Amino acid sequence: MDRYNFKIVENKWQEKWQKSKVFKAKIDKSKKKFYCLEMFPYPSGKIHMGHVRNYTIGDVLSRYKSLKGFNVMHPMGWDAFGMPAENAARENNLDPKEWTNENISTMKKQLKRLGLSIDWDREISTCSEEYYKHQQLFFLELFEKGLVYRKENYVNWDPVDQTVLANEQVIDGKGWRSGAIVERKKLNQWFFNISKFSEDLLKGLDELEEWPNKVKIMQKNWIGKSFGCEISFQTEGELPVKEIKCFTTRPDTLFGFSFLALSVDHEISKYFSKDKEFLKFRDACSKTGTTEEAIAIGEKIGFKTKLLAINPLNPNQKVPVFFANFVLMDYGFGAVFGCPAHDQRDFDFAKKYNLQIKTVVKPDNENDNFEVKDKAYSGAGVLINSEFLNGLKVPNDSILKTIDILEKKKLGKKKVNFRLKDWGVSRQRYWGCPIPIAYNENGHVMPIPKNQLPIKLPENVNLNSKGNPLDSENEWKNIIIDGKKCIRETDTLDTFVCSSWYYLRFCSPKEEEYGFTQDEINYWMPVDQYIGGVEHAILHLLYSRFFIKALGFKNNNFKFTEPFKGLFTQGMVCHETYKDQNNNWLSPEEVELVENQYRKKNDPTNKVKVGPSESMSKSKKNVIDPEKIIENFGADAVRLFILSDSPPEKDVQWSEQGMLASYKFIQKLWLLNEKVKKKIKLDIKEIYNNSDLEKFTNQIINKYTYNLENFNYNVIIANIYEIYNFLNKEVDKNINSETLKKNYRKILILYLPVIPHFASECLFDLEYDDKFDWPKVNANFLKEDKVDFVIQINGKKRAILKENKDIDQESLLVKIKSNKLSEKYLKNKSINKIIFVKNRLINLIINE
RNA sequence: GGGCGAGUGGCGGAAUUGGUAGACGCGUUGGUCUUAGGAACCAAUAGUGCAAGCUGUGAAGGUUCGAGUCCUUUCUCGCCUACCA
Repeated sequence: MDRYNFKIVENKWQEKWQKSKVFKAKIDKSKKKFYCLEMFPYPSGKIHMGHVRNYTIGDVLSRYKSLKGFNVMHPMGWDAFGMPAENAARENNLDPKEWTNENISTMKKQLKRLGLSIDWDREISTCSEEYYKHQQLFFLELFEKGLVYRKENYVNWDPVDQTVLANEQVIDGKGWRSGAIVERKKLNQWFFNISKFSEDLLKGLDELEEWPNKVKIMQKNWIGKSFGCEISFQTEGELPVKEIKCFTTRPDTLFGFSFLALSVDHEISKYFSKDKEFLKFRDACSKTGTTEEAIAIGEKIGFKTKLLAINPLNPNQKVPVFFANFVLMDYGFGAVFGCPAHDQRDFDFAKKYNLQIKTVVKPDNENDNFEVKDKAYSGAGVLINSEFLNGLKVPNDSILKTIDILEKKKLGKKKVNFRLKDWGVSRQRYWGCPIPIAYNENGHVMPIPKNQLPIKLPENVNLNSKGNPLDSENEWKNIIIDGKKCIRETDTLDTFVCSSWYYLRFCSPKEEEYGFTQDEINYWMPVDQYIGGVEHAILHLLYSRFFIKALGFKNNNFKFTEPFKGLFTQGMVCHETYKDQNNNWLSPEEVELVENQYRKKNDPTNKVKVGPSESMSKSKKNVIDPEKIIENFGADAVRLFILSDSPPEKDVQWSEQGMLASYKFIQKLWLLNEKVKKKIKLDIKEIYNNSDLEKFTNQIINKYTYNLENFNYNVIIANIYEIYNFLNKEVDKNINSETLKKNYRKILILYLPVIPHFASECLFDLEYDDKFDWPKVNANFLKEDKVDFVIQINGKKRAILKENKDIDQESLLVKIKSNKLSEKYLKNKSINKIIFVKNRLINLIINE
């Protein structure tokens, strides 16, 4: 028999699918919709294994839901703006647009080769005018709603990329892309007022039942809601400062107050702008504040001012005011009230500067003389040494009661504080969406009239100019609005803006007037299943959620409040790492295994050091190119393997042996298919021995469907192997041909989501048809007449008896007593207790 | 420092509700066929014992007739986050 030729078969079906547009999604209100979306790729050049895994998972789901009768939309697009294009273009003297579009066409071909069930008619690219013109309109709309504003503030400046980074893009004080140490710089920036929705974004998490808890917790922490109190501390001293505001979650510890600490950026710092000692201190802060070691050591340093702050609950107490490196300007009011006894950070600071450490909370099991010694005590207990607050239960009573008192005395008020900051969207780059704003000669903001959109990016710009290339595009920059000379905003939008609404665009990809139509988004949205990497757990997902709230703000037409109903975060694809004797990274292709010894190919004396398996990355050279693998083994085999070895939410190890095994398995399935076909042709009429097959088929449909619904994709692959193992033996028996055909057809449909080309080919062979429904379980065949009963004696398994289903305890006991078991374990013993679980087990408790 | 998650054979991993631990695959071992095989097929494969059996899901306790699964303590690893007042 011929071997299975995946090249011919896969090509045939891919062409067929393309021609017949089977994956084209149309609104059909009579059917339940299912919107399946994977995070769209950045067109960096070629697809990598992470894409293969991501899109295979989504494809399995999409195909399964279609077979289940859902009206599925499964689109694909390109997150096409961004710095790599600009950098690559500069290095190779190209146009970023050309570079991007070439990459898109390469990657699109590669994705098609995987046999994905994508509606390519909905393809979008964020760098196309047709896309970003709508984004510019959204910007103006949000501007009108007051959700976009401009302010000057300190920004994270990446000196290598010459651009501003969002807080989230600064990792350990370094730029997330360049790795350069981030500097502080004051700039005028555009902001989205995401913090306005802090409460909504937090509450909305509760309704996201199909999101991983982990991601919800991450977002919750990021939004960082805390309940406390705003206190105005009166001050005394040589400066014209009368009061300082602080936010605290622990107003109840006010009697333990021993210092007040300010951020070096606090407005009071303006009185120190000529103080050399202060400036030196501020420098030291900005240097130590960001490095990893500094944070790890956590050394606290301060600069003492001559100001004194007065304790609002005890006006006789006056404590020093410091500037301190650990106080952040963008949280609370940039000022902290210090209570060393009950906050470790304050404790460290007080120790260093010899400040008073007064205990005001004692744990419940201590007496009133309790004193904090080596470590701050931040636990629960009772207030002490706090005059009229003494005896209050910490934390709940004490905090509420203290706030009450402060409010009555007009010294403070209840306050909820959020950690979430507004989203700075300005980027000093060329390859992004232009911001539809201009400035007149007085520097006033002039929104570009909507009828002048889109603002197209100028072409043929000089990318080698320093900073933002758009700054030097004078012709593009200078425009006339209402007959007046204006200058365009040259910043472009953060690319996270593009990805915050692309899922809406897929609903109306060709709509010209607006980014989408109400009708279409209200049919397709929300995305039923969103699939992607956990690295986007905070930024992208939070921004997208914000976008829905912002677009829906003062607009009641949206029938949904969250963009992504279900979220699945898949793990990474890993591979061992290799280094040669000179410590150079080697790719798997450069390494061979000879007699249990890894060595460099063509260089047998060069032993290779095998490192741990890590996520595939170009820098460590542990990458496997999907294109070559698909060419060697076929799309189906790759899909099979990428799902088989680990649960999809966990990391998976790429294994050459595993890949080969999947390839061979497809061959085996093909041989089995030939065998089954032959058997069916024999036209056997006998009814002999069919129930096993029917039983098995129904049981496996049951299991398989359960596993599919629960994302146990590695287990469905195991189920496919089980099917093979069973059927390969079963088919040798004398099976009624009709029965065989009927059941085999159901089984092939089970294969369709995972190995669609192979399964389509076999099904077509069997039926000359390509319309299928997901097989239903016939419960009659799930019924077993015999069941394996576990016989336990004193809780230990002693035997398994095959007995009639639904047998009762008494009858089972009779069976056991007539069994040799009885002789061995029950002779001369009395049974004290019997635990009987129907159709499962019986446990006999006897005297030893 | 805080949060989350995970520890099951040589390896990746199964085990819907507490009810036969180790499905399925890789690897390994033995065999068949082959000029040969990194091919195919058959068989074995948690440990220990000739065997009946005993021991086994990171460790120690607990609840239960019964625990990989629930509770407490603890160890190890991974991921995220970080001076958030």
